[in-house]
Amino acid sequence: MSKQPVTSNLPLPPIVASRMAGEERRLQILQVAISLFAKKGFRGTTTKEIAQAAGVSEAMVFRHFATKEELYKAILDHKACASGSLDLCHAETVTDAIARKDDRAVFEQLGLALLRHHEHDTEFLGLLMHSALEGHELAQMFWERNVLQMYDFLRSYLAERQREGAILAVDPGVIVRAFVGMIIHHSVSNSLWDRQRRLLDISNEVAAREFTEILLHGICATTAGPRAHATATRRQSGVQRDAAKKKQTK
Amino acid sequence: MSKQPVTSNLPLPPIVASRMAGEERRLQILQVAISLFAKKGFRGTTTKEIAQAAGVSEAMVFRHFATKEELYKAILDHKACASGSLDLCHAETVTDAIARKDDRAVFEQLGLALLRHHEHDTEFLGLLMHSALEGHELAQMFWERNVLQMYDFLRSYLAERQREGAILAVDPGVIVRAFVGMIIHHSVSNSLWDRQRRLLDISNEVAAREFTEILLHGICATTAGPRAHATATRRQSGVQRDAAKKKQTK
DNA sequence: GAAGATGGTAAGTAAGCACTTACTTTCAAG
DNA sequence: CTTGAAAGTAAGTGCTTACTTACCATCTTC
Repeated sequence: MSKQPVTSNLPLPPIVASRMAGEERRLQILQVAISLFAKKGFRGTTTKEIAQAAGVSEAMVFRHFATKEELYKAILDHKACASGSLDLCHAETVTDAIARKDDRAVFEQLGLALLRHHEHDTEFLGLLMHSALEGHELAQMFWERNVLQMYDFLRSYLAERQREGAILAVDPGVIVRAFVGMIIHHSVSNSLWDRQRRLLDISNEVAAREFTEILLHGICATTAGPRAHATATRRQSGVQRDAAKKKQTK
Repeated sequence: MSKQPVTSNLPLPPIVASRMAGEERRLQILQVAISLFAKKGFRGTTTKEIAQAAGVSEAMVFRHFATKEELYKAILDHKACASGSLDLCHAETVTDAIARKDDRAVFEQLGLALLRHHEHDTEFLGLLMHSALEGHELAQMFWERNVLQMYDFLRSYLAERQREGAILAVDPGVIVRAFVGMIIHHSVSNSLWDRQRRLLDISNEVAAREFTEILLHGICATTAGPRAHATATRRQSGVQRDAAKKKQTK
């Protein structure tokens, strides 16, 4: 779509719906396949569908990708290497928060980044879950590359903060699982189970903030009374489905 | 073409796998199909496989269930109506805790019941996720019948406790999502992503207790100091990588 | 001990699948 | 213009799939 011819400097005529350069077509087929696999899974998608969606014959698909499996693997590379492997832990806002030892910001920014990533790339979530269920290697790969890494990262941060006495001596693994659970479940709920937000309709910003708040201080009023933290913003936001005007953190 | 006259005094090998009563076979096929669908999904499982696993011919499968779809629907009824629809909210321990307004017990017991249910019926989790991804109606049905119900139930309990001032004025929907998220994500992690418990290896009891603790009081030490609640039991239980020598409770 | 219902099978069939083959069209460079 | 390589296709091929047909075997019952 956006790619210009690499081999020459022709002022390319507008798309005539036909003949594309090799690389371009390859990418287009890949894109189309990603969205189909994400929607219907690997087994649920036929090569014929892919070809049709790309506007070419099936043979064209097999010219670019020897087998369906190989097409799948190309998707892995495309997703996992290029965009998918989000370097959350190294996002500026997060590293910043870590340097400042601002626990609230660490979790809120990390949660927000995750939520935004999931919302923006719903396809990836679908792909991932299908892969996990079908026992494909993408699942394993993603787990090793991203999840494990993030767990280790967060765990060691938490351990440090525990040594400093800032955080209770709970198993850091449990804390990570709890927080990641809130976030992931929220994303999966929104994109898979409850697309119409019947159960809960809040913005990513509110979600990240509230989950962080719960993680850090819980919901019990009896422990320390109505705390006067940054908790000021907390309120019964319930089912209101529009009022979530938010600031950009960037 | 013709078989042996079966006049019967042959030392016939005791082929035990033989003739079952109709209902019995039906149930057996259903059981076998459940486990296969859970492992490989609806599309990923062939009727031939089901027949083989049940030790009968394919035709037998189609005698009991007119189509593959119908077999699937029979599974829904079997699971959703009979065992699946766990009446968590009405489990004795939970109703008990509610009557006593013991928030800790409410969440801990509910979480524990969920975790145990998932662990005991892993197949159901797999079935559910496959259904959700394949857009099957089981997903919708389950959502309406169980999840929505549980959300409403918990939400109203929380709202009451908020009116009584026992719980902070956070949107109850957010609280429910946070807690359910921890639990579900833990179950899904254990049964789908990390079967070897590389990331976190804790018992259901510990998980329910710790998640509840986090939900109620958070992990921050600064709010109220090292609280002397029932928090006494909290400790570094987790993924001790090489030794449990790092015991620094402040 | 025949009748009839019921449990069970072998051997199909048509449609759908991943993948091929043999061929045509386009187009830029020599 | 020629050429030849790359973009593209129509029409297969053989295998798998959900589902059928036509037939056997074994029990029960009077």
